[in-house]
Amino acid sequence: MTQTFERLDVPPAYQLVFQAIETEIVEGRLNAGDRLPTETAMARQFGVNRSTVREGIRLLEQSGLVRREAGRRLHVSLPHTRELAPRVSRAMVMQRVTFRELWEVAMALEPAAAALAAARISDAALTRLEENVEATRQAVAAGDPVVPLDVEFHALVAEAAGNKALLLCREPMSLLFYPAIRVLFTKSETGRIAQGRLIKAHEILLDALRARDEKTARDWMTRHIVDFKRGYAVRGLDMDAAVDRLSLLAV
Amino acid sequence: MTQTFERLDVPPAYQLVFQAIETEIVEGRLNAGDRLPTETAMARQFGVNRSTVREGIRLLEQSGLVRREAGRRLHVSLPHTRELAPRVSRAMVMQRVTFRELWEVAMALEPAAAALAAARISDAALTRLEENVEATRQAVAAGDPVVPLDVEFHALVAEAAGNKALLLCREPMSLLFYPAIRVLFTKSETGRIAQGRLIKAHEILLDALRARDEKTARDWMTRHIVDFKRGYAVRGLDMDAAVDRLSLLAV
DNA sequence: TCTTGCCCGTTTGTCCGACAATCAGAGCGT
DNA sequence: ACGCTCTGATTGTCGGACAAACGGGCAAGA
Repeated sequence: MTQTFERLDVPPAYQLVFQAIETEIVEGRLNAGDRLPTETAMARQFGVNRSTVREGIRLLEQSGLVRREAGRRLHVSLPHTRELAPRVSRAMVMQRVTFRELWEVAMALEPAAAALAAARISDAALTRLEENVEATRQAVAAGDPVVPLDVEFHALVAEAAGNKALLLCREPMSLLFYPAIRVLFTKSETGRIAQGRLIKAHEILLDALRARDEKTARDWMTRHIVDFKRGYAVRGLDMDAAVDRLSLLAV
Repeated sequence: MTQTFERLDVPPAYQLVFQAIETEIVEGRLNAGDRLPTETAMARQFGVNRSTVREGIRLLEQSGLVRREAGRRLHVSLPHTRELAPRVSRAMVMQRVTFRELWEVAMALEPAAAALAAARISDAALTRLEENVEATRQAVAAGDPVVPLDVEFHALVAEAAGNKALLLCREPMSLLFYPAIRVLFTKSETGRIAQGRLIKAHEILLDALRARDEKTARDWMTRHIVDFKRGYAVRGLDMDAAVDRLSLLAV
């Protein structure tokens, strides 16, 4: 009988450099804030050329594990939501995720975030939410766009939930979902009605959070998200159409 | 009066190369499967050195936007869950996410996934779930580890929900959550009891999905996730301890 | 016909050496 | 103390080079 062999892949040296440094970081021997050695030094240590080290560094850079501070020296850094979320969002767009799919995820996450926030919200966070709601009222009065403020409102609620895993899960969805509802708040009559409902929901949510009332927070957030779906239906928009690439640039 | 200027940052050329190609892909002028030009050709087109192009390619590679097929030529590819989820998981570990945080997210996502799956599951997916539950029964009988099968069960349910956004949100959490519950299923007496409860929950869930019973699916998934928390408490484990780095290697 | 071996142009991975721009810090003058 | 200049270190970019591996064509052998 003939022995079958599985394809053995020889990773190029620059990937080994990447993995070596990545391991140091993940295993905690290099901590956030630490400075990496210079490229030449690492080239000497690894016994490869500086170009090879540089290619490895690019991989680290894109993973968010190292960052180039204002100057030039490389620092180890925590990969942060601001870098990871856009990549996941982009993947969603490329996989032709629909508004319905985003809405379903929002229906799961946003009410949960609201309930957690009600239990844990700090006074500082409450103040920022109050400012946000006030700004939204003014934007509506002035005819300015409300969606950026809506995005902020929900982000603040999620942040107040004090759950870093939730933030990481929610952000990519949020990045696409809220831009996609921009159409619901145009200057038409329907748009004005939708803005009124949005303000009311935010106000009630704010009150519920202030009162540490988990149940009301959860229920009204649910209503609020359901409202977006209804807005879509009322306008005859297709919930099963893929979210557009343009959404990525919107916020 | 003197004009004030804000610091203008000149991105290095390799990042421009990255952005240029990234844009081509995101805007749809380059589609998944397309072959990229050779490095020398791109260097000629961009008017930069091949080394610079290569550094840009490393950034694309790490984003999952291009892939090195078996041979060598670079193909455009959809960034997939398998690449994105581990990065987010790693970020969670580095941010010292606790089991409680993961559990809260699971409490939001898993019941929703179960309900959606009940509405949409295909016969093929049902078959795979049945096989999984059967394999779990055998693993319990044989004393083999059940956690990998549990991970698979929940992944199958999520897949059956037919929601790509949900999959992308859920995966990073799942990658950490299920390894973290491994301790609950040791060979002790408590472990055996926990295994029994797990099997029962999976069986009922399977029946609910087969019957397209959304409510039962959601309720039992909720119970099932609550059970994990109880298991943690019963064993006196600290839910507010950061999930360990080791979890990353576990599955 | 199918396999094997060989040749050849192409492409990637790696290396070497070089240099301008820029930053950090030392030293200096006021 | 403050500002200035000089100097060395470091990064970003370049040009050129070469071995290894691949793809494909072609010929020899079963």
